[in-house]
Amino acid sequence: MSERCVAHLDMDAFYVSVELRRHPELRGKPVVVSGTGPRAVVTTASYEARRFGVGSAMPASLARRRCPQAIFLAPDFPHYRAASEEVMEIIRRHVDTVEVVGLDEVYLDLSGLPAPKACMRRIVNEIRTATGLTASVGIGPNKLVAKVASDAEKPHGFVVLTRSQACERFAESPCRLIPGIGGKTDERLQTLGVRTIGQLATAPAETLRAAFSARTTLHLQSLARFEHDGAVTQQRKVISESRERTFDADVATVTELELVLERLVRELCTALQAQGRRGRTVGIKVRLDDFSTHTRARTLNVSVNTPADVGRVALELLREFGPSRPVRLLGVRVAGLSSGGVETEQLALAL
DNA sequence: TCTGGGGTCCTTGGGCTG
DNA sequence: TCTGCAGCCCAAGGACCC
Repeated sequence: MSERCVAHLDMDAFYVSVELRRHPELRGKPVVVSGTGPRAVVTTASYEARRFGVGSAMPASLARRRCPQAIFLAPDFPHYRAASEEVMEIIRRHVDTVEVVGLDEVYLDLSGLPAPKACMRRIVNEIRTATGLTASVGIGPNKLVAKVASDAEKPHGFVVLTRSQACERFAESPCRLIPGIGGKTDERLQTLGVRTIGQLATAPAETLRAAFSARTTLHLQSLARFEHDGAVTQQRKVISESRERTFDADVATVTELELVLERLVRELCTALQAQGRRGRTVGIKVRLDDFSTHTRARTLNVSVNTPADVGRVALELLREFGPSRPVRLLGVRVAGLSSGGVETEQLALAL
């Protein structure tokens, strides 16, 4: 193992596991946490439900068809946040440098610790004993290796790899396994005949240049070689905050859209004011019934956070855009945030 | 199958400025 | 005064993540 030592700890099916703590009678059954509306998607599925082909981000309607016997629960984020805090508290007792990524995963900088593996074993055991929740752990020389390793043997995984071991172990795995390579990039790689991480790592750069810029080519190949020098950072600066709503049925009337926008603006501004934040850029997001997404934004000379200021700009942007088709989703965003002394400590805490 | 909500980051292209 | 250029900011769209 090289000097740097990074761990990634990922809670197993976190939201479902938290639900099972208070509904023990559901243990062993297919359980799905998802929204309730006609356009809801699956947030988390238990491993029993996953056997039926139910997975995260899948439309809930499809999940019901694939697994009609599953028990569907509405998400309770305040409860998950509280559970997350229990876990984070335990982790922080053992390690100083902790980067929180969402409610259910963290990176830990273990460099310099005399026995990093033993430390992670202790953390996982303590989490299980104190909360009844299980986690998977990956340990490696950088965040990328640690992340992929923690996913490799879920649930209850504990995988330790050097960079070269990671290259070897995942050489035959699809490129999608690497965080940062999503569906679109994978598709483009496949058109070039690049299907596995090993192929991506060793492909001639000219081959990739047919579909990617020089910079992206370099980036993708360094990912495939598990090279990554990003630090484990405790402070994540918040850049923007937004509120958006997908309608159960598409909305075509201007007055209704403006009413919804007003409501979203009020929600957003209440949150911004509570955090003592203001932003210079006000934007709207409109998704039409054909699923095309459009954004419009305006940067002001001053930072704003009142419903009057944000609402005025957002309304102007919406009127100037003038949706040409029924609207599926409407959102408002304030970016270029400055905080009057209130810097958010962790992204997860602001969720 | 028909696609949430809340974010970040990257790319591209245009306008402004020195 | 005009042109070319670099650097910066901004807007918009898209990919990706949890």
